[in-house]
Amino acid sequence: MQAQLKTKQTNFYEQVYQIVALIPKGRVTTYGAIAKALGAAKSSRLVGTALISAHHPGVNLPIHRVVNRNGLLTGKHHYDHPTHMQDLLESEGIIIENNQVKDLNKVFWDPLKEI
DNA sequence: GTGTTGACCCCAA
DNA sequence: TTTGGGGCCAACA
Repeated sequence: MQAQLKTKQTNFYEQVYQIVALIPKGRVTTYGAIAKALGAAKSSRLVGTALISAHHPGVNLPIHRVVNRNGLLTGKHHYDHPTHMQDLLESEGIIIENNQVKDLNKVFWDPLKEI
């Protein structure tokens, strides 16, 4: 009776994609928040890794709305252009100051509150 | 199969 | 206050 205890692997990614897809426009969330929402706060790094997998075509997710704990755009370097992520966030009404989200407490979206 | 890295976070000095 | 180190799990070489 331990077959159902191994519910992980792709499930983790599915959860990450699900939460990221639920991020409303003009709001941002953090890797840690997503990890905690999944019950894996210690695996916050996996969230970032999952987003890299989200780059796969066919998976249209607003991953640009996900930033680190400090609101820093750590993943902008993974975009086609370093300014692409910032431009997308500013296009949604989010102000970026020095590669960092301004008023993070205001635009912060907590998945735990929604889920 | 082993070793290293990574879109991170938390704690201690 | 700032700086340094540890942990955690999965993908990549």
